[in-house]
Amino acid sequence: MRLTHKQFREIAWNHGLAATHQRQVVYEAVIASHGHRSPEDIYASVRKRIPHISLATVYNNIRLFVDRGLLREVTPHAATLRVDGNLKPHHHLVCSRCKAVQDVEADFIDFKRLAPHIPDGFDLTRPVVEVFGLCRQCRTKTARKPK
Amino acid sequence: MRLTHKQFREIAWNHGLAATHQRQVVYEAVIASHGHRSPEDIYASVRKRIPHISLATVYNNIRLFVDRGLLREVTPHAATLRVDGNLKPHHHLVCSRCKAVQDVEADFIDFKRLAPHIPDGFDLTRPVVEVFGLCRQCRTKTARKPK
DNA sequence: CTCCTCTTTTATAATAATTATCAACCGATA
DNA sequence: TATCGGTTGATAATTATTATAAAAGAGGAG
Ligand SMILES: [Mn+2]
Ligand SMILES: [Mn+2]
Ligand SMILES: [Zn+2]
Ligand SMILES: [Zn+2]
Repeated sequence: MRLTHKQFREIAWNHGLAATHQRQVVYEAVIASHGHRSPEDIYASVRKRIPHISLATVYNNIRLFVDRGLLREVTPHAATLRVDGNLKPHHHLVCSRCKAVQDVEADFIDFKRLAPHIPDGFDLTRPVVEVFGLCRQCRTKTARKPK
Repeated sequence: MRLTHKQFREIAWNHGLAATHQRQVVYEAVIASHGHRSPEDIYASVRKRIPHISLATVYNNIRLFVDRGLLREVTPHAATLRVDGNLKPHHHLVCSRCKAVQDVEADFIDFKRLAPHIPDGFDLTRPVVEVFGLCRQCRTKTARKPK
């Protein structure tokens, strides 16, 4: 989706960001895709319009956009592998800030409402769900960084 | 949790794995922790019992255990950042094998059943949920690798 | 137990994603 | 025009993970 520079300036301004050309093109590339894209992927799109843009600029701006709430992060876990020795089916509660994971034993999925929205062929025989929120520590404004 | 070598051999055997000492100690370290641990973290525990173990061995065995179903992966997303330009609250359906993400618009969380299990202080005011399963392509045995 | 074969382990190098550094640049303003 | 603070971009650094290949170990046959 293309925006006028005025439109983008409005959006950026509302989030406390200067409206640079690079920023606008990165933002448009994400919005236009209607998908769930990676920085490399966005970089590829953006280069069609700004061939000499730096990959670092794409990363910088994506990170800024996520931090300021213009974009949502689709991979909100810890960045590194975590494993669980508990094989009993259970769900997880994940803190969006510090990434801590807790078990949730409850059975809280309403399959009657979920089923009609599952695409044909998708296998949900043993569904595992993660619910994201903010843990108590992180809810306070002086929250510490993830370990 | 400690196991006799015989007990571990039984477990490993059932999953088609040879029962080496390193494997047993790595496995015990994960199970004993009752948590959601990283390879580095597990490595630190294991070194207390096998000081000269290689980090690669820890990684190798964790990966094997996950592949063979002795452990569950807590971070089943694509390993790299993905962003979403759609800020309308919505949930995601994630393929555990190829990591593809699709939107789910349905409202399928039964808060009555979930609420009693949420720890005190956890902020769920705008809950975002991810449901994991297998997409149609990946459900077939000849599924291709993630892009 | 001994020998054999195949697997696993280990040290190390390689790869890949992301972040840090910092000089050059830009646009607004005095 | 000179200045100033934020931004960009080339590049180096960092971090997590995987690949490589030689040495050690596991398990099975005899
Ligand atoms: Mn768990
Ligand atoms: Mn989405
Ligand atoms: Zn937290
Ligand atoms: Zn899939």
